[in-house]
Amino acid sequence: MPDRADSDISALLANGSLRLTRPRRLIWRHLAAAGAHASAEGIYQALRRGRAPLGRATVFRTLKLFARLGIAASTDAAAPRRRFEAAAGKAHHDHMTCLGCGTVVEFTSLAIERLQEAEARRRGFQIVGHSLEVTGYCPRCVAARGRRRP
Amino acid sequence: MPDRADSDISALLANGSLRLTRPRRLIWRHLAAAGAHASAEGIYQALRRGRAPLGRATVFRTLKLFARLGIAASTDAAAPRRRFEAAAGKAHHDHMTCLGCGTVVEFTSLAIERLQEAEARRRGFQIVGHSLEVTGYCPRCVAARGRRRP
DNA sequence: TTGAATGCAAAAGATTTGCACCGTC
DNA sequence: GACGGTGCAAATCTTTTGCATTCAA
Repeated sequence: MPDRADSDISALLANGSLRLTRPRRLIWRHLAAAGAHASAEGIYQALRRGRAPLGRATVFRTLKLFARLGIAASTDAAAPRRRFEAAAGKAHHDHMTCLGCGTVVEFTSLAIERLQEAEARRRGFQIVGHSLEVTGYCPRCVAARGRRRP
Repeated sequence: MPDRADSDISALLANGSLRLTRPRRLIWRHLAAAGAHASAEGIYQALRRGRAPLGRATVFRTLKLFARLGIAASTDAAAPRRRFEAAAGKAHHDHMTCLGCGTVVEFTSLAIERLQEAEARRRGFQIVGHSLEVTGYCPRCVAARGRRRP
């Protein structure tokens, strides 16, 4: 399993002027093993006491890098602050955020909304609101990436 | 329009020992008008120069209150910090977060995933990852609320 | 070798809290 | 009039940045 994980990351890093360092390897493995619940602080705490003490700043920088490379995704990629919405009624829109240029495209899907409701109902969960953030690359950045690395 | 908004909020606040104050009314209206893009800081900046100067702390406290009451929802309700996940392959799970007790229920929906992809494809958007956070009340808290406030 | 990456500590940004005063019920 | 809410400022928590040092390529 370290094998595949390493090849994943090294293949991506090797494509630029980026370097495959020990902290990056450690953080990547941790991320791959941790599922969706990894926070910068959590990773830092988990790794600092190992035999490879590493800095908090490195964890933040590395996670951000991974997100930019597209090998990791973060909750709420676009917003530095928390956002709120009135939950009473009102049609709601979801977001696609470009990891390359930061563009946010809004969209709505009644079908997705209905499926959410179905999932919630199945669990006796009463929905108040939801936030769907799709991260990826917009057409322009997809093209740019294709050109940059053939 | 102020009518309906006010009745929404006063009905909810009246249910406890909570009071309907000017800042709360203002924040609620702003929230209702702003769609999903309202941040605490944004609301503060928008309202501070009106004829009802209000404190930053009040905005934060009020938004938190609204979320607890279920009349507003926030992105990433559960997590104070940003969370990351490895995006390479790996089935991904979504979250339902209870505004009452903080419980997080994970779920996956292939159908929702497919719809996201369809929406993305339609826009030439290349998906890297996504984060779907449904907020609401779990069965236990729904029951508790029915009985009266938690 | 050499520029990229790291670690530390300081800075910046976001949110919470303590406390005296104010306003709704 | 009582008690919850507000505002301010200080405290806390999260994330970013400057800079000298270290290290992968």
